[in-house]
Amino acid sequence: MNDDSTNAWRMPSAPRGGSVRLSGRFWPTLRDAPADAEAVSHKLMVRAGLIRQLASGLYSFLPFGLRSLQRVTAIIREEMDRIGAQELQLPIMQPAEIWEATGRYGLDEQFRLEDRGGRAMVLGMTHEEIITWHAAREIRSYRDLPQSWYQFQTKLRDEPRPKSGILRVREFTMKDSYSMDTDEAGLARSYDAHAAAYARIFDRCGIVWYMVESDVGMMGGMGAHEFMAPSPAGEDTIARSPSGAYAANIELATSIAVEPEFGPIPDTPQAFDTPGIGTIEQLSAFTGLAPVRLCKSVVVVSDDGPVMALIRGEHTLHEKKLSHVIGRHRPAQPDEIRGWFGASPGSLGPVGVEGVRIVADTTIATGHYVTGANRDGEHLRGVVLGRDFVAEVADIRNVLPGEGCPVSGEPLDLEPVIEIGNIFKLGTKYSVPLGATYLSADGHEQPIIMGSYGIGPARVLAAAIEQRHDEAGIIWPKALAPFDIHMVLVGDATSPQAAFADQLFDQLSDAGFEVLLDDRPGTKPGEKFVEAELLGCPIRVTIGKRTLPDGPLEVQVRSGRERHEVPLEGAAAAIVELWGQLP
RNA sequence: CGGGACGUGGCGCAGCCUGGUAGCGCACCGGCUUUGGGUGCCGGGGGUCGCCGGUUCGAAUCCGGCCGUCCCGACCA
Repeated sequence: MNDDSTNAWRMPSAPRGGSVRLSGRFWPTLRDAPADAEAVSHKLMVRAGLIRQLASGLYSFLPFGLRSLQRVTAIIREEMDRIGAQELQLPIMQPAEIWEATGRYGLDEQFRLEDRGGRAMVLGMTHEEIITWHAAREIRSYRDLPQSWYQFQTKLRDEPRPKSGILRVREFTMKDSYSMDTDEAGLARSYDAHAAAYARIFDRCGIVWYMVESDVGMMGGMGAHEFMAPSPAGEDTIARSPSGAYAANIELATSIAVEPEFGPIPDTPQAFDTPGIGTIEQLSAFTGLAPVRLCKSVVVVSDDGPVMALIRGEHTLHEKKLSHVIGRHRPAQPDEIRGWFGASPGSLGPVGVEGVRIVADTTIATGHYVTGANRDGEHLRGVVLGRDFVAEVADIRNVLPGEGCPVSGEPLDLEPVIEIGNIFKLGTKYSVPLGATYLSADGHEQPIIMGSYGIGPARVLAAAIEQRHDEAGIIWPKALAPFDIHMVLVGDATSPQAAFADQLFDQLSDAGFEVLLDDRPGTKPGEKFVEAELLGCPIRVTIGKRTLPDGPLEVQVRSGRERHEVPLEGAAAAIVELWGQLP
C-alpha cells in the first residue's frame, strides 16, 4: 500500500485520548501473568494493564487498553466513511420473531431471554436480521440504492469454548457493515469497495495479513473472503502459495496432489492376506507400497444412512468438505461398521458394497489402489474406480503442505492464522424471508441484494501483539500504541530534569503526539524502564540527571531497542523526525 | 458435548500423599536506605484454603456432590 497514512505520521482526524501524566492514573501492571493465560497476547495484555478478565470469555478493557482499541476503531471508521458507508447503531436486544423469520432462532450460540411480558428476546450475535428488517421498511425504490450501513456494536455469543484471552470470547465489539444493491454487479462493487477498505485498515494497523477465499457455507455460494493475520495462536489454518497467487481457508482449499507411479493396471482386483493389518502405516509396511498407493475407507453416518468416503493413504478426510456433499454426518461406530460391511474398520473397501453411498476423493478417480476387502485380514490390490465400483467423486481431502498450488503449481504452505475480518456476499438470504424488496426501474418488486462485512477490533489488537512482541513485552505498531511516546522521568518532581520533562512533554504534545509521562514519585527507574518495555510504545524518551545540563537526550526505539542520542537543543523536532523514519 | 488439569491473601506458588488450627516470593502500608534497568534492610496489614455435605476428638489435607477457570478435541451463522 502506498497510502501515505501508512508511513508518514500526521495529525489523525479522529479524536484521540491526548497526552497523560502517569502519576495518579490507573495502570495496573503485573510481574507474572495469571496462570491460566496461555496465548502470548493474552499474557501481555493482562500484564501490561490493558485488560482484565471478568469471567470466562468476558473481558474488561482498562484505560490504556481502551486507548489502543479506540485507535483501531478510529482507523476503521475513517476507512468505512471513505467508501461512503454510513454509521448507525442497532439494538443488542432483539425480538426473537425476527430470527424465526430467517430460521436462525434457537442456534446453540444464541443467548435467549424473556422480557417481563413473556416475549421471547435474543441478544444479537450479529445483525443481518435487524438491518434487513429496517431495510424492508425504508427502502422502496431502486433510487434508494445502493446503501452501505455500518456500526460498532457488542455481539453476544454463547461460545462452547472461549479461549486465548481476547481472541475467542462471548462478548465483543464488532464493526459490522451491510451493503444493499439492486443486482449482483452492484454487490460486486460494494464487495470490492469493502475489500479495498479492509486492505487499507489492516495496512494502517501495521499487521501482516492475507485475504483468503473462505467457505460460504450454506450462504448460496456467492463468494466470501476472510482477512487473516498469521500467528501461531491462530485457530484457523490457511493454504497459501509463496507468491500469493492463491490463498484459501483450509476448509475449502484445493491442491494438486502428488501423482504416483501406478505401474501396470491388473485386469481385475486381486485379493491377498493381510493378517492383523488395520492401519495405513501397517499396510504400507506390509505391502512395500507408499501410502499414496493405498485407499482409506472412512465410514460416516449421514441423515440418510451410512456413507463410505474414500481418500488416499496420505490424506485425512475433510469433514466440512464432505458435508457439502452429504450434509450433516458423524463418525460411525465400529459395531455399526461391522453390521453394514461384515468387517472391522481396518479392512474396509468399496468393492462389492451395495446400498451404501460412496464418495471418492478426486485423487481416487485415477490409477488403481489397494483397499480393504471387507473381510478381516484381507485386502484387494488393483482396485479401479468405475471398473470395480461406482462412486461420486468430490474433493473431500485435507490439503497437505507441499502439494501443488491450484493456480501456480508452487508448493503450498499451511499457516495458522487469526481471523480478523470477513466479507460475505449474502445475496438474498435475508432480504427474501424478511421481505426487503425494492421496485425496479421497470416496476417489478425485487429482493435487495446484500453483503455483510465484519471486523473484530480487539482481535486486531491481539493479532498485532501476537505478531509483534519480544521477551520484554509488546512492540506496538505506531498506529495502535496507547501512546506514541513514553517519557521516563528519573528524578523527583523538584529536580531540574522534572522541569525539563514537563517542557518536552508539552512540546511533543503540541507537535501532535500522544505522550505518556512517567512522573510517578517513588517508583524506581528500573521499574519504570521495565514497565515501559512491557507496554511497548514505539518511542521511549529518558530524562534523568545525565540529561542535564548539556544532554544528550536518550531516545530508544522500542522495536529492536536501539538507542539514539539527540541534542537537547531542538530535541522535540529531532523526535518528530525520528518518528517519521520508523516503519 | 468428550478427554485432561487446576481452584490456598492482588499475582505467582508451597503445604495435601502421611489430618493437629496456614507459609514463601512479588505486590501493599510504615521507617531508614537507594535514585539510569523490578535497590537493600527493619517492622507491619491482609487469607471463611471455590461452595455444600460427609468421615473424624480435630479437615486446606480424606470421601461425595456442585460451582468456577484453563488446556486438547468436537462445534463455530
